[in-house]
Amino acid sequence: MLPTQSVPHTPRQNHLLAALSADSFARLAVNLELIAMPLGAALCESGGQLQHVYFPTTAIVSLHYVMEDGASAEIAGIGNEGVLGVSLFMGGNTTPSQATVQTGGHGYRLKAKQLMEEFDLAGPMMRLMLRYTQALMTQMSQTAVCNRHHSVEQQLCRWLLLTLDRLPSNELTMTQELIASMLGVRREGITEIAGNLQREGLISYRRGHITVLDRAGLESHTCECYDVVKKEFHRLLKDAKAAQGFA
Amino acid sequence: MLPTQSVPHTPRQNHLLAALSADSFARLAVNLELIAMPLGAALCESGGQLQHVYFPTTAIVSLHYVMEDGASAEIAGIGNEGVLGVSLFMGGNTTPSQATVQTGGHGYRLKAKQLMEEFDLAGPMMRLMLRYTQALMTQMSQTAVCNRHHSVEQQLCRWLLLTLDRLPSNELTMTQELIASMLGVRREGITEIAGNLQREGLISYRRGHITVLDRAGLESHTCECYDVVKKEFHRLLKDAKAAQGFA
DNA sequence: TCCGGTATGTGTTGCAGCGCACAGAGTGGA
DNA sequence: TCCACTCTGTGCGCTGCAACACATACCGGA
Repeated sequence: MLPTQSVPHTPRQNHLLAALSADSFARLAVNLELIAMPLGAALCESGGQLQHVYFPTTAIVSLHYVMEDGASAEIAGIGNEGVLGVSLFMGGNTTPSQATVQTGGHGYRLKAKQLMEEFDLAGPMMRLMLRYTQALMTQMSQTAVCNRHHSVEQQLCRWLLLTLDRLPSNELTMTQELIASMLGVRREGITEIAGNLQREGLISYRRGHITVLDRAGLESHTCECYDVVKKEFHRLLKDAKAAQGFA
Repeated sequence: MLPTQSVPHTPRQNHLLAALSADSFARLAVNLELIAMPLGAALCESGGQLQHVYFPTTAIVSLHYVMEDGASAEIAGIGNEGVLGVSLFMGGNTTPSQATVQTGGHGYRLKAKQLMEEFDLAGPMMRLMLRYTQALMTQMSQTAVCNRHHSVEQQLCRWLLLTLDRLPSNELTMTQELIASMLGVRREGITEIAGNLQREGLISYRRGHITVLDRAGLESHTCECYDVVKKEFHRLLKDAKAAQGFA
């Protein structure tokens, strides 16, 4: 599915692809395939084998684990800062977690084989992917800690902020039900907390749409986890170009 | 600190080192340094830079995150199946989490520079390390999910089993206080649950020592998380030799 | 414009786990 | 041998969140 002319797409909208040097990017670019990533699409079932790695541009993918009883929790999110499918180059091919599209949009994909060819050169693409993977691990760790120690309100704010960071606007299309399943909590809990946040003027929402009005306000309601993840992503990927010998 | 004669040490006690082919291992072996890893030793502060990667043989290292208010939680454990310091070859050099010795023992360490030399060959050592890192990520994910959805009893059993898998005997030297801080829960909660488990004949303990009497019983008290992690480690590392071209 | 399905709001009840306080019991060192 | 310290056991009230049960409001399509 191709984008409309009115919305120009370029692989460089993905920060990882944007961080590649001209020649590294050129090698990959011819193999990048623009694809639509509609809300709810299951990119990878638990234990399923990916055929591609996905570089979201406007879409957001959620990595989550579904338990035997059907309950689930998001482990990490992947937006235009990242890539889905690290298990391919990590050598495991599959993971026990699932990947579904949490916010519809577009992205580029690359055949696993083509990635590995670049990878086997042990070149800049590899170093970049590994750095990103470490950032992803930080996100997972922090999710674990946050689940243990912080209130649902703090976690909701963290999640909103992390999601917002991956979006161009301050509105996200998302039902409370869906958010609840991401955080692995009850929908009613989200309703109550979202109501409070709205009353405080931090957000406004209507049936499936949430608009963040006061970003700083949300940050004051969240826990340190948001900041830890954000800073770590920045630290690991800010000088991605430098890491490739640009500096 | 060198081991006593009565307890022979060999790098091959660490499963990752054991999985290396003879020539890969030979290249590394001369640089491996046997070290004592006493209980409580801080191998890496938050944000601190490791100078070595550590391959535990009899020791167990705990990766945990300490929050601003002092509360903490274990994110993952590292025993003779793994290696501490993946951030070095992942390219990030540091992580926000800390590493301390949870069970005293020994291990081998390798200077970061020497590892990277091997690594830059993009050889079997690299592939093995990446596979292990993926297994570590599974452990982190599952910790997050478990923290969200499962009871302290289930988590305690999971933790006991995962720790036991890294030990030669069925006894672990560990106070309830320490276990509580690992799981990020109250000490009293551990006391109560441990009491129940003892009454049921699954474990027995005395001041700082826990002996597992009925492994299968513990497994029936734990959640699916233990199995997921165990199976994933097995899947990723069982054919470590095959992955290097042995097969 | 209406209608049906879905999203949201609200209350009630129950419980797991927390925070606090303190009592006993083991253990290692002097 | 005794002492001091740490580890373990127990009770209490409190709170955040779950489970369940509805009521209501919204929205998009026929």
